[in-house]
Amino acid sequence: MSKTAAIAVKQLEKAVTDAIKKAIENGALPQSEIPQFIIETPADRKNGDLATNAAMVGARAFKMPPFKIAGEIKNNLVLDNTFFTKCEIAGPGFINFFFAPSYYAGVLRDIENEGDSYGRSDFGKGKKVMVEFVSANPTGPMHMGNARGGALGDCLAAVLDASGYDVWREFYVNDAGNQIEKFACSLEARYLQIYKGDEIEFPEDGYQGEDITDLAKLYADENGDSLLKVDSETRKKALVDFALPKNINKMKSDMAKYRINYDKWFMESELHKSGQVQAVVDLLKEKGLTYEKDGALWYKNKEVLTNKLLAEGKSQKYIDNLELKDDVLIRQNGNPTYFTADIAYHKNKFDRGFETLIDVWGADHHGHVMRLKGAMDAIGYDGDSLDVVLMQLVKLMRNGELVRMSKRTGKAIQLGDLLEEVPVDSARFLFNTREANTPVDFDLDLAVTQDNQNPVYYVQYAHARICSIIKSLENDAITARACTDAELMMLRESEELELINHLAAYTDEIISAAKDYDPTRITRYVTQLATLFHKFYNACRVKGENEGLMQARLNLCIAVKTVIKNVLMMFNITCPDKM
RNA sequence: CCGCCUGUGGCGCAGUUGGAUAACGCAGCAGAUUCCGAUUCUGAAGAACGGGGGUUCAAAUCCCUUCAGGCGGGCCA
Repeated sequence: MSKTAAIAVKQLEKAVTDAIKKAIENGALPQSEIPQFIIETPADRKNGDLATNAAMVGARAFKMPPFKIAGEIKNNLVLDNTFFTKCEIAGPGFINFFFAPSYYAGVLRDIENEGDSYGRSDFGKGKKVMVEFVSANPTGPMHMGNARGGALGDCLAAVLDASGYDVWREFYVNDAGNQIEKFACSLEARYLQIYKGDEIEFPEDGYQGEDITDLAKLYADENGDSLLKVDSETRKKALVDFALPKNINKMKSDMAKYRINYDKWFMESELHKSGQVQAVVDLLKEKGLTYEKDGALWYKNKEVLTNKLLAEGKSQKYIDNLELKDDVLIRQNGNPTYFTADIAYHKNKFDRGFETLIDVWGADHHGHVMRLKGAMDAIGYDGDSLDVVLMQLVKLMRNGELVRMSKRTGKAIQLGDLLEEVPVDSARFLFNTREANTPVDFDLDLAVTQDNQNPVYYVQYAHARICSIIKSLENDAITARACTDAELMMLRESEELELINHLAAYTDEIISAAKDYDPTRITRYVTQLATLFHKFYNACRVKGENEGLMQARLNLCIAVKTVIKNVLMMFNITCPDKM
């Protein structure tokens, strides 16, 4: 909330507390502790601008009906020198408060003073947070799920940043391990097929996408058949060394196009090379959490999680039902599993000083969450400082029909394709209209439309409209100037006040989004802001009113413009002055 | 079988640390618009929150149960 709004809430807390104390002193209420009440914004503005449930939560303590308690509080309430004019008792015992004109003027002043930084707060107190998102496999092109993860992760990071966290964006590149081996075998088969045709069998679990064939062809075009003569290992290495950087660069350029700037692209191979993976294995061994079986090294996941869940108060039956299993750390063939590398990676993150780790994952990985957190606990870190945002699937729709995407057929809709078809503004905004945990049907037709059906367009339009209004007034030699409090207090139409209230809520909205790891509330917020602005402009005249009121309204327009712009800039969405 | 997620007007979706007449958009109906750019606004109609049971002064929100859909339960990631 704006500074003014924050002050208003504090004033109210104090006033209500004082009133209760006073009522106890003069005997209107029985002796008791002051109940824990809250100050909230009622859903319906008819119920005041702020309200408290103090009377209701006090019902038990005071052994009186809420309505009566509310009456006593009201009788002893002093609102002099606050941002409030009056209060009313309503419903089951709510006490509703109404803002004074000075409040609204204060909000507009806050926005004017803070400008670009209006909305930012120090809620996060500079705490170091890492948001790791997308982290697609470099074995093939990125898909729609990555598109959603990108928009969600980047905007989540933005919201945390605006809330005063020290945010770091990271992409984990799985450039090692099993899937790279699969990648290598796939490339090798495609390469050999160029020269030997179909007598070369393609590995059953290989990557079937056209991109693999293309990469093999590209290698052949540039380097010929020299790899026919060398042994398989050498051949695969040459192909991977050729193809992998190409894929990684493509991911980097796609992300850049998508306006996502990572602080770091972290290579999994570094973890292996530097011995960090081995170190984690050794650490787990030391803790007695491993054993050997069937030639593999296992991690006692079941034991760790059972203890953790029991400590959390889960029943033995619940735990039994989960059928927890142990996990392999080192395969029979001597290679560490993805899980092992992941433990090492998250340990590395903590060791770099991040206090909170946020991972954005596809929901199909949810089975991995608990065991990774458990493993972090097991090696002496706080698993609860690792938060995983799970993201449901994206379905691509065109003309109301599902657009199939399948990596296998090679005809998949890729992130690159999407960005060619859909404006980045649209993609970033639309993917942030649905919470991570709900499946999305991404409407391609909607995403490319340039009309009010497309929310990003609607919001941008509101901003452009304000710019246009300002310009039009300038043509009439009217320029915005700072207003006096008295002038700002001339704003008292309901459309004006509602609009200002919404402006005042911006900072809090960002903080809530940060707390919930849910940037999607901000797109809703700004859409609502655009609507409220249109309503205001429809109901109130700017030009032609007396000078003071005109200036006050012009100032209101500018405040709205500031906030819309701040939202769009925060999300890296363009904010055109005219459209 | 077990676990996680989802289920709100014709459609799309908010609201879920319990609270006051369940919010909004779209399509549809009826209107408005002497400041900018009709890519705007207003009004009426439409859901009792998948079903059932329970806790509570108060439940879309919590508990139990049931139905439907998605995902998961690899020496895949």
